[in-house]
Amino acid sequence: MGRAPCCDKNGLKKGPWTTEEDAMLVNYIQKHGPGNWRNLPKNAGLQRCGKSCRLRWTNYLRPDIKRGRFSFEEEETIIQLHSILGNKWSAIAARLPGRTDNEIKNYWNTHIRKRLLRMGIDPVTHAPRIDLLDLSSILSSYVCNNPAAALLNLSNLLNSTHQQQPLVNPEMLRLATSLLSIKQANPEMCSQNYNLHQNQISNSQEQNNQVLPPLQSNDQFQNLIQGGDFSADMAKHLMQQINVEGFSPNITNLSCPLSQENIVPPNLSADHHQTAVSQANYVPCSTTSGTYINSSTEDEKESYCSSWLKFEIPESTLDISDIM
DNA sequence: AAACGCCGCAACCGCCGAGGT
DNA sequence: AACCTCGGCGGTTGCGGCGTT
Repeated sequence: MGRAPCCDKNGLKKGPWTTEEDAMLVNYIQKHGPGNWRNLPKNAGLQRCGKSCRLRWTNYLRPDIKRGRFSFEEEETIIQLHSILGNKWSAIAARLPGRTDNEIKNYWNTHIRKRLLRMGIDPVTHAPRIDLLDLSSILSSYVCNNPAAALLNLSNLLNSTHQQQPLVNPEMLRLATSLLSIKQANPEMCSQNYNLHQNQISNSQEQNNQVLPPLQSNDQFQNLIQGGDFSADMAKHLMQQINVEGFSPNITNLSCPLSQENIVPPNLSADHHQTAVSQANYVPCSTTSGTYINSSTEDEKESYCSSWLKFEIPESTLDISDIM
C-alpha cells in the first residue's frame, strides 16, 4: 500500500516563505509550541504543508539558530565528526549548538567538500587520493628528501585499516616504480637536495658496504624504521618488496618518531616536507586556531588546513564513545 | 549595460523508523 | 500482526545574487 501524502497538496503554497507567513508561524508556535505539524498549518492559517512548516521552523525561524559564517572551530568540528559519522548531518548538528543539519550539509557540500577535493583528499573517506595528486609528491619526497616518510605514506595507503580495499592499485604502483627507474637513469632530474642526499647515501654505502637482505616480516620493517637507520637505498629496497613481492608493512603499531602524525601531508612541497619532518615536535593536528582566524582568505585557510587535515582526532576534544 | 555562468542556500522530495491504534 | 501517522533524515533542486566577459 502506498503511503498517504503528509498533506493535501492541492492549493497549498510552495516556494520561498514570505515575512507574513514567517510571522504567522512564529506567533502560532510561541502560543502553542511546536509539534502536531499536520494540523499546525490549518490552525495557524497557513496555506502550507505541515512538513514545510516544520522545516521552516527548524531550519530558519527557531530562536536559538546561529546565523553567519562558520567559525574555524565549527569547521574543524564538522570535519572531525564527518570523518567518524559520515553524512549523519543531524548527529553532527547535535554537536554544534545553533547550527542545523541542513546548514551543515550545505556548508559541507559547498565549501568543505570542494576544499578537500582541491587538496586531494577524498571527502568521503578523508584519506588522501593518490590516484589524483599524491603519487608524484610521494615519489619526489622519496627520491629527493625523506624516503622513510615517503615510504610510510605509501605503506599507509597500501595498508589503510579503515579501507576495505587499498587506495593504491597495482597499476599505480607499477607506474611508481617505473618512474623511479627513470629517475635512477636520470639523476639530474632532481634538485640540489637530491644531490646532497645522494652524497650522504654514497657515504653511507661506503661505510656499510652491505647487501640488503629481503625483509621477512612487519617486525623487521618496524625495527628498521625505529632504529633510525633508514637510507634511501633501504627505502628503495622496501618499495621494491612492496611492489614485487606484495610485502605490505604494517605501520599501525608504530610508536617511533615517524608515527603517522609526523608524516607531512604529501601535497606539501619537498622542501616543506624536509623542514617539517625535521622538526621534532611537529604536531599537524594542533587545534589552536589563533593564526588561522586572522587569516581571511580561502588560500590561507587551505594552506593551514593542509597541515591539520591529516590528523588523528584528539581525544580531548572528541569523545567517540559518547558520539556512538 | 547586457548576457552568461557559477555559487550558495533555502526549500522540496522521497524514504525510513518509531510509535500508536 | 498489520496498518497508519508523524517526525526526522539525507539527497536533490531551483532560484537569486554575484562576478566575469
